[in-house]
Amino acid sequence: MKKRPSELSAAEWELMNVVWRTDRPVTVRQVLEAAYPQGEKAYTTVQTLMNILVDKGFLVRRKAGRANHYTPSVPREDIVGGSLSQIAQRMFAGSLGAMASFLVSGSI
Amino acid sequence: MKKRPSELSAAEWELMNVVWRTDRPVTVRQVLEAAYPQGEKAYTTVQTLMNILVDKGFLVRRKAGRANHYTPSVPREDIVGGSLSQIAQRMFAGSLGAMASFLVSGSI
DNA sequence: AGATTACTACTAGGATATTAGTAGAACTGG
DNA sequence: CCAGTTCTACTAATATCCTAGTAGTAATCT
Repeated sequence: MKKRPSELSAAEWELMNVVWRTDRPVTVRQVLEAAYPQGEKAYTTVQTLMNILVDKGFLVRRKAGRANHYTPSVPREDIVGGSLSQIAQRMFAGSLGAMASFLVSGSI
Repeated sequence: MKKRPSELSAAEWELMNVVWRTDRPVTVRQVLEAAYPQGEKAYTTVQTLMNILVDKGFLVRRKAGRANHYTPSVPREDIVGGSLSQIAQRMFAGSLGAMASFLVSGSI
């Protein structure tokens, strides 16, 4: 239960997206099946990631019967906003406007 | 000289920004002084990162006299575009439009 | 009850990131 | 020429990421 730093990795985004989308406490099993319906990841892999997300403060875990239920502790918009701010910092010297312009400019 | 995978970390962005901005072959010393004028990082730290950027294919290194000169091997717009695409993948199911909308919506 | 199933907690190992130290070569000032 | 400087190459340590295995425990099935 160490305090880990606080950004979402690619794999963590994938899980968090499921949790936010579900909008109701979810189990590891549910997230696994929603995110990797073809069994692309092991149950324990998802479990480990969910626990890391709890450590990082993005999820709250609550015992519900024998299983654990997880709920987001921060709304998606806040995380998206914070992440985009950091990315704009790196790529556009902090300018969100410049980033938006780039996106609509058709350079991609 | 191993082949490393191909995304820019936060520290690497900082250095690449200097290199792109300079628009002329640069030395480790020049990047160090431009990026960390207060000596926030060691010379060898920047050197190591520049070498990693060469390994990753983002920079080209050429001996120039006794020192090495580094030049970008990919235009900044390409890297920015590719990175933003990946980020949109994670956050907005791949929709660049959704990402742009979020940026201009004032949610940040 | 004994076997199977479904969880959890704990542990692990390889890859990447970040920071920096050390040794050695080569140039530069007296 | 020797001392100091400046650069390179190499090495290293710590942290994080990503993936998954194993052991234990609780419920369920026959």
